[in-house]
Amino acid sequence: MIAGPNISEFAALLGDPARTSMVMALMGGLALPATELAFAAGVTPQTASSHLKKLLAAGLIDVDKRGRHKYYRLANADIAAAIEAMMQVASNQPNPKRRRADNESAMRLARTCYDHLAGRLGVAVTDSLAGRGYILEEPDRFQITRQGKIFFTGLGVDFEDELKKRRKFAYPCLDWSERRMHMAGSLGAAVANGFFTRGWLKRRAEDRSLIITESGRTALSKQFGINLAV
Amino acid sequence: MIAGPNISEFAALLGDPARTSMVMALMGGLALPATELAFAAGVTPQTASSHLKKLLAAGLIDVDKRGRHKYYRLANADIAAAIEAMMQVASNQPNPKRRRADNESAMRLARTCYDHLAGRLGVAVTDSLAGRGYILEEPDRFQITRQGKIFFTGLGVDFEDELKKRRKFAYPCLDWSERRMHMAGSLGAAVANGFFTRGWLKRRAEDRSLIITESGRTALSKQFGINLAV
DNA sequence: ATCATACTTCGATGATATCCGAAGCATAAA
DNA sequence: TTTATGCTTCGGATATCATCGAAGTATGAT
Repeated sequence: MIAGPNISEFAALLGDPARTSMVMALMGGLALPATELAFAAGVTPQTASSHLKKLLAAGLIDVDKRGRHKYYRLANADIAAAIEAMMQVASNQPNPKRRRADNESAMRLARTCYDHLAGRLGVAVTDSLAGRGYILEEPDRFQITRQGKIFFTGLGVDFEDELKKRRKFAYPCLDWSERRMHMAGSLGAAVANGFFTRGWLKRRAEDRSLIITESGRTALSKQFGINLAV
Repeated sequence: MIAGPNISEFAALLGDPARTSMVMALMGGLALPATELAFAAGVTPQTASSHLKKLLAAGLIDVDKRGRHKYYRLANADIAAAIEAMMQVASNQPNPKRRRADNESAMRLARTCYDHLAGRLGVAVTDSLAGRGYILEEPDRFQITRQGKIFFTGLGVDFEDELKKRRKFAYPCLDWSERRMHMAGSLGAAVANGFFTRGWLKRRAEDRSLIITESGRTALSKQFGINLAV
């Protein structure tokens, strides 16, 4: 038996699609909480927990515990380099469903960040909402103006209902591709949800990038003054 | 779900120890028959056949049918590079299962990586070529100087012919044992080939470590200023 | 104090992959 | 033609693993 360093243990970890998705989500270099990684992988938190435990035990990822959150990140650059090399192989295989560049530009254009909008679209929507005086950005949260309350209610947000939940309502989230703030929290999720139910956006199956439909393009332009170049 | 290129499919293939052993056996660049790969992996021919079929379908290996034998080899250099990168990760992991300490020192001294030289020898040769002004290391490739062109032509490299091939000509490959760059690509392969045909190097049968012959030792010292301690 | 959130452990289930014996096919040697 | 060799397919036993529901711990918010 020829035994290099035990490559197969490392490879087996990345052989599971759920774990691959998690690690890919961490390739940007940001530390992400377990729930978001679960969402990225399309599995329940229990399953994600089991996967993260294995990745952690193998030393592929590290964790920072901050309050009740655990932020996971890639353990070192060698791991990222190995994954890049594997992507190189995979992208040259006879099964190139989608080029990485395409995917990446799509991701930068519009994507979900857990449950709210991110990318250029997320920033643009947040800017537009602020420009129209619906929200006011503060260091830790967005304040919703009276006009904003009317507007969001019209969008289908139930303020009474939302405020019952203990979740943070509307707070700024830093975008890795835009390096700008966009709106997260339950209001951000509600906005994203409103966009989905109106058919303005569709999820791409394979990643977090989003498709802006024709009606979405029209509505964004008319109602928000947003015109995103493709 | 975040899906890079089908990295997990590739990883899953290498996640099985039997397949890993086979691929590692092919890392030396030689084409090997199925039975030998079965032996290397410690499985029966039936099992090996099934594994080889999968590796073949995924495009990781190619096959030459010669009589009743089938000779398998790695499909391309990208695959070897990815495996090297994975070995880099694995060798830094806290996994002290050193089963092959004896072979490992030989591997560290001189070995082939798919089709070019690696280990201390590979790094030393690359350093020597750079020190003599034959090649210039850039982030993504080695540039060949005018003097280098003359030198490599003398070594038997046909530049016109090589450049016709689609393969990358000369690029830096990170070595898992030395953590230094060495020269890969078709030029790296040509150099290794020149060393073999001159009788400076011999392949060891059981792995991809190399024996430096007496004439090789002399030639390396005189022509490249390389003196590797055993 | 009370509730919500973030994450974990445990247990059961179902899906999948490895593995080898038996048998078959193809080529080469006798 | 007969026999041996290299390799493959088939079938079924076994083992492993991902997955999620249920239930638990810990932290934070109110």
